[in-house]
Amino acid sequence: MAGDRMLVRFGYVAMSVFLENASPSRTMTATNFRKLEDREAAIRRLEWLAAENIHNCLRLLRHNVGHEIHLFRFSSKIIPLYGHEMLRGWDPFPALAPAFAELGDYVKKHDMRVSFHPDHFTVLSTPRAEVLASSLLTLDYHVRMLEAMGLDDRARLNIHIGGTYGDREKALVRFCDQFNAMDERLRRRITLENDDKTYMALETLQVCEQLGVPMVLDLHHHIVNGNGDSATQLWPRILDTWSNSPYVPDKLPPKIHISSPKSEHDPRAHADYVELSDILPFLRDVAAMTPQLDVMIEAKRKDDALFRLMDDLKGADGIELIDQSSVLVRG
DNA sequence: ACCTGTCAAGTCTGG
DNA sequence: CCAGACTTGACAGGT
Repeated sequence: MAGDRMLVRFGYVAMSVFLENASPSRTMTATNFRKLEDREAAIRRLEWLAAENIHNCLRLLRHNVGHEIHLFRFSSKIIPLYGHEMLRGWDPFPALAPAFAELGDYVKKHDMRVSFHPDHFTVLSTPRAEVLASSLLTLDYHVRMLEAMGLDDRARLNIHIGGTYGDREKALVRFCDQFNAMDERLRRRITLENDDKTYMALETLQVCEQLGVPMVLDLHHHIVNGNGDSATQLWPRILDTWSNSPYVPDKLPPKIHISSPKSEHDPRAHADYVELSDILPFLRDVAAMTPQLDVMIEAKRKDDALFRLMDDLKGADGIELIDQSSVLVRG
């Protein structure tokens, strides 16, 4: 690959708008679970739903292979009600081991990059012990799924820093302390992302540098919560968080998130599709210094948005199509 | 078949 | 100090 050309692979999140009846996040409400007389039967129902969700993840991956898509983020809601306190003591993993193993084998066979994004209730900056405990439980749950799939550290959990609690510096120190106190088994799976309301890219970058954690830059969040800083100027340091991290194995390219604002009135919300103008300038800016980049599309129209973006890229200057989800970008 | 209110979880804002 | 917003796909219950 020429030095000034960047290989970019695009991926999408959780579900396809084309596959029918392929939800990876079927569930049962807690109220409904409680209503069921036979607890054992209710738990079997949860495990059946989870197995369905895993099977639908496999269908999604097959769909991805059919369309040469190499990047995918799994839904976090694969095991319904997992972590709920009324299900203390329930361990669904033995029953789900074969299904997870089959899913992981498929990932490895096709050399896909997969990830999770534990939800915003996962907050390592919290001052509350019970919130920290449930956050650690949530991280452990996601790592257990990756382990059940037999996936190595290239499969990551991407999270945000969390709240400020009226003192952002103090909250950052607490985040770092609580991060460092975690088991290395969890720590080595983490990536950190700038968010749309609280911790900006520069702050997230500083934490990543301090902790040796790779940073996922969300370009859309950076536009709405970035203090006007240039993403391109921050990029060399963000790249270094990938090459310098003790937690990053070889052959794991840096990753960013992109999406377009829904409207002027509601700029933080995600639009159906990604505008080429929201991503192409950045790609050109960083192409010369970045051999390879993975880009996760966070659009309402999921894989449809990916296909449309690829269509738009076809007509752009300095773009060479590699396959249905990848391009070379000339700097 | 379709519609609407509700849902496990945390934090922040505004009343 | 407490209620509501935030965000989102899917359930649950009704027509």
